[in-house]
Amino acid sequence: VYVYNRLISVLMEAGHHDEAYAIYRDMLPDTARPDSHTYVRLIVGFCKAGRIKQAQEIFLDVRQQGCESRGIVYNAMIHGLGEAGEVSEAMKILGEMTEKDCSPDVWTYNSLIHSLGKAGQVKKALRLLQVMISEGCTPDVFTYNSLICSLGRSGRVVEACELYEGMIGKGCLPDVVTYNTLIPVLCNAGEFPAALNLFKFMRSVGCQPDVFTYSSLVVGLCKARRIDDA
RNA sequence: CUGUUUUCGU
Repeated sequence: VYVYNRLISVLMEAGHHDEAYAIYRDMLPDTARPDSHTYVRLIVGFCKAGRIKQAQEIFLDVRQQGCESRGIVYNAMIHGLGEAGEVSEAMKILGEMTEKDCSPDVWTYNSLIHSLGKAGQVKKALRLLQVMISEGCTPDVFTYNSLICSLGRSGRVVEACELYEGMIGKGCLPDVVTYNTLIPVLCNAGEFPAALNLFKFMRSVGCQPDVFTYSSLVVGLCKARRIDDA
């Protein structure tokens, strides 16, 4: 199986999707039964290539044959659908997971929250945050970053900041991505003192700014014609 | 390093 999977990975990455698929078709149930690695590679690869239908076909095999670590394969399919803008299809799979007692995990929810936000359905994304919490799944820094980003994009600056405070309150440490997400949001809202404060703050807590941090500040300040500050 | 999630303006 390992050799097959490695081969499929290489072919997929080189863009030889159909060859990879043929290899997958050659895998025999008793000698080299496809496992979660096989399925994830194929599904992710076909989704990235924009061939969602093909990915869904492979996903059908997982539904029928089953495999270990099904959850990861489900997550991969959910992510692929979400990226393709098929959020409602992705949500259906979430329902299917609970039915087939394959518990959604933090990756599942994070993917969906991200896709919903990207599709402009921030309200649903926030609702899903409540669902995940009520299901006993603890949101992590990915969850919060993603939601802060969606809130910021839709101009809900105050809520974005509140969620930032909220994550700290819940003991989830912001990372460089959190700051990189929030700083441009503040800049776009004209809140330069707050943006610069946040920049100072991240450094004071030992979070190293990276190229995204600096460029978002420079771009933000330039847009406001504060070239000297930039 | 055989696998899934967050920040990136055509």
